[in-house]
Amino acid sequence: MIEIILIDRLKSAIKFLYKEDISENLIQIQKTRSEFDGDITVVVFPFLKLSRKSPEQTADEIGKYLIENIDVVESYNIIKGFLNIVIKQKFWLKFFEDNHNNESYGKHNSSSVSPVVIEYSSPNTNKPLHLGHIRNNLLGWSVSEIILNGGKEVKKVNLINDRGIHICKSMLAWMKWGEGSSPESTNLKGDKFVGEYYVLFDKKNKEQIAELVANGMDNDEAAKKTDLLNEAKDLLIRWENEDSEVRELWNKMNGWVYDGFDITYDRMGIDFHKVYHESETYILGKKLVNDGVINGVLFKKDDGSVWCNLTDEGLDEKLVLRADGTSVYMTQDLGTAQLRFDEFKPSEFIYVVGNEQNYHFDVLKLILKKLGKSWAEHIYHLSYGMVELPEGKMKSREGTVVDADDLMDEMYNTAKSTSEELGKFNDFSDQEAHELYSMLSLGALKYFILKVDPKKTMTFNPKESIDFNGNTGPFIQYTHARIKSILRKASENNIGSNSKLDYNTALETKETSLIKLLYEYPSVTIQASENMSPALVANYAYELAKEFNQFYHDISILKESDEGKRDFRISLSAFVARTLKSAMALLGIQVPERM
RNA sequence: GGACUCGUAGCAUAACGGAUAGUGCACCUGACUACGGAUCAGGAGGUUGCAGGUUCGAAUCCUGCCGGGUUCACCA
Repeated sequence: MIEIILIDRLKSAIKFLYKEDISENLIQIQKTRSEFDGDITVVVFPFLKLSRKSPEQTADEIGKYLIENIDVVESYNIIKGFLNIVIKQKFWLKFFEDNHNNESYGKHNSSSVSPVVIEYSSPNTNKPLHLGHIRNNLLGWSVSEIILNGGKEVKKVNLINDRGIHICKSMLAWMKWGEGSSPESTNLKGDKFVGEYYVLFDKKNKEQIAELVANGMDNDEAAKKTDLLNEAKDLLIRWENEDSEVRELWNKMNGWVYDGFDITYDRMGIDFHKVYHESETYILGKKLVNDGVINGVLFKKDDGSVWCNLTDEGLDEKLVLRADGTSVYMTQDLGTAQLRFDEFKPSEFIYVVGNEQNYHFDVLKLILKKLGKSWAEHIYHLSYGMVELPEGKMKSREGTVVDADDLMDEMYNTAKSTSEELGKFNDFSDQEAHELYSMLSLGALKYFILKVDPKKTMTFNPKESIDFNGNTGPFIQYTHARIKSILRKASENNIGSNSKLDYNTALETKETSLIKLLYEYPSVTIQASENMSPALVANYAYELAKEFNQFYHDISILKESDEGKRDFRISLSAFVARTLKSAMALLGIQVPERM
């Protein structure tokens, strides 16, 4: 790594020139911006206190030192306080020679002993998956791959919220009005089928509330006192008491939902090493809560509810167990965390959960610490922003929730019609065409979502998301297909294998900039891993594809008459294609051979 | 109201405290009788919400204000 050498030599330069030891954080190097001449730029302002000279003079002295002490430094120039260093072409060519055939370029060797456990998806079983879940799933999956690529062992886990009052509501509605129907009998996807009963409960419950209000009850009070809600609560108690009738129905309905979820996960390309169910973890949570009460960390109120006092931490009191003894969200999350620690002894626990739950995770960590769990500090909440529509937030009440399956269907149809309009592969079989359309539509969707910084609230514009031009997944997929087309032609004509590098031929500007971009790839993946940000990989892939398209446009590859140059360009193109494929794979996006 | 968070061209977005704030969409003008035009080149479009402060240097850090969002449930 040239950067490491440079930092080291900069230290000795300062020592030599100004007789001072300098701490590494004062050394600022960055990629030279494209409008200036050079490859790497050193910011010299931080050194002025030591040199007691002008920025230009300081930069000049350091530049001279670097030329003498680093053999790959070709020259330098100074603009204001910026020392722009030009690296010799032979350095780039050597890099190219060493790496262009490396199948695992950009992958980092495994180094960790204990795994990173990353939880994502975490659906409730009362509703089908929607756009918000899509961001969660894509992020969780991609971050897992990126961390894995960075050299750590990763365990992807899903925690299905399969118990609780909301499930009881769907169950109750089905018992009352389902008339024994099933996904099979209605020809509905299982999660959609169950979701309808949840909605039905809500509708009927609202009617009851209205009735109570009409009879003079206060609205808030009425919302808590409907017969339906009481019946649902009763079901929950029976469930926690393991009433066999209730459990049987619960199993049946959840089974339907899982069948539905599996179809959606499979289509999205999302998978897990392990799936937890809250129904299996909440009891451990209750046990932890009871231990906490015994230890005096938690306290019980007169009505039997259990609380954690966080006023010393500037927060409020937090309920951890209901008065009727049933558990809440926090209860089971305590249990799940413990279970995960026991099972994996993770170096990090990552929870991919929306930022609306920031408070929940602050509290979760605090309570675990109070309970004496030192590993609580390894919990990291990967808090991502909400997905909004151009009209604003998705509202189930207004029917603006974007369903995951519907969205994928819509994208698929767009990919299909766009491809058919362009009509470039009439020789594809139906199966091949189908695979291509899914690849392109998922590529568009995934890229659209992952290119945005996870922390930020994003706007999902359905119209723009299915645009295949510009900064999009299909643009990158197209670039890959284009390169593959060249490589096919090259191999048909038996050319390209003879890529002996001539170090004395000057490279074209576009060739050098491509090599430099390729050189950055490994550090981009590390940065993405540290920041848990697929967006960095997405933006890199776009830049690389764009750079290649410019190169492709400006310079002949197969038509180049100089065989050495021609073969070098073929190899360079192959290197780009492989890197694009690798970067896109980290995002869960496949790239086609033809499109 | 308290806590947290976000305001960058019409829209969507990028920028370890560094240079003239990048990019895409939309809009206008062009491109090799094509190694794949799902491409490429050019144009227009910005007081980075406002006002102070810290710094050699601020979209970025601090303070205040304005505006949006989330959260403060015996929901998850």
